[in-house]
Amino acid sequence: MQTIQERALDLFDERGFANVTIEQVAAAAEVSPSSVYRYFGTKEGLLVADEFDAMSPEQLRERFDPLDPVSSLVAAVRRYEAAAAEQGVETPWRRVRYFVSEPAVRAAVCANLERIAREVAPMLQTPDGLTPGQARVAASALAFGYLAALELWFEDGGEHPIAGYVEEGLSPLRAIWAGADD
Amino acid sequence: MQTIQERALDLFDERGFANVTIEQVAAAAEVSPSSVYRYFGTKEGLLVADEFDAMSPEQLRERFDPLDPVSSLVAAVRRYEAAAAEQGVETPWRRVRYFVSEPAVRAAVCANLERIAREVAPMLQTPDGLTPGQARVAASALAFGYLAALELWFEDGGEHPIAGYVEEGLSPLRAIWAGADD
DNA sequence: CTCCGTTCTGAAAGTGACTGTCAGTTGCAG
DNA sequence: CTGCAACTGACAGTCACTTTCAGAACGGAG
Repeated sequence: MQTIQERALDLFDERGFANVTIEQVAAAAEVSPSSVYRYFGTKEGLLVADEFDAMSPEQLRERFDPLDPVSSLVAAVRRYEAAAAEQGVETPWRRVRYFVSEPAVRAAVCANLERIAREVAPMLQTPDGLTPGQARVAASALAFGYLAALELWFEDGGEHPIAGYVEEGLSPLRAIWAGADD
Repeated sequence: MQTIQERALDLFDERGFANVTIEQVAAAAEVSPSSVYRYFGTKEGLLVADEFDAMSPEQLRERFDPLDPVSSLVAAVRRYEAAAAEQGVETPWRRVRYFVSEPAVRAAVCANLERIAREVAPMLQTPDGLTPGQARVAASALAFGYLAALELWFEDGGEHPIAGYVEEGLSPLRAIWAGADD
């Protein structure tokens, strides 16, 4: 529930992540603590529920070019950024603050990214291209490159578009796919 | 304490990670639960205390060639592997099993790797080479490439040397440093 | 409208990870 | 012996998280 997440962020911003209990979040959102756990699983989940989680594997596959995944990711970020700006939703980026400041949240984010990377890895495999192991490495690099970009964006004050940071940070990875066009 | 870790692994192997409490670990190692927390911080910490944590920044820096970090990492793994084999210590690799099977442990490992990646990133920066953001991406790729290699090694039965998996998985990353010799 | 199946939700109790504090112990320098 | 420092154990408290169960809401079949 979007509402729960927003209420939770209000409380976190006000009192700090550690000083807010799930009960308080539940009370603020007018649901039971049970429901919070049902929807988000963990306290960190309130902040980690990810934009990519919503995407189905099919959506991912059709938007992902195995021969130029860097551009695919940049494009996806641009699309998401534009959609969020259009709706005037700022929640996706409000969470980034806690990625940096709360170790527990960071850990959850990392675990989530790594999971996504494992999902994406098979899409990077090509018959005469990357092996499964190499695809995993490449997928991890993409996922954590995105995280690094988010943090740089945040530390810069959050004024410039995120896609630029992604583009810049990931550009060296293009070398991986530059040579072997299979 | 090495002893605590080994006793903990004994219990985990016997009853499963989730079915062992810190109290039981403490009792088996003949220390107090307080001490377990003092040394390892969390339950997952019993398994995540890392080979790289022991290295000081200076050690890292002197072993790390900014122009060929992939080879540096492979070499480090080989060294560590040889040292462990020589002493007949198997604990470092016993833990890998839980990296795969226990989500909470995996999350802790990911967070730890990401932290190490941020420590290593500055060493990858060169005057006219990678930017800070790019260095972070590269460091993440190295760290998680190591994790991927560990898992492939584990899934293969743990018979072949790990360094081989690292070498194979990370080889595409060499392209990043191949072009621009600065 | 009634009955019945499924799905969603709240209540409540229990477990155990983790924190903080404090007191006792050991080792060491003076 | 005395004071100081570092380490350790005991204890109590908090709260994240799980599990279970009972009721509410919805929808369809009769």
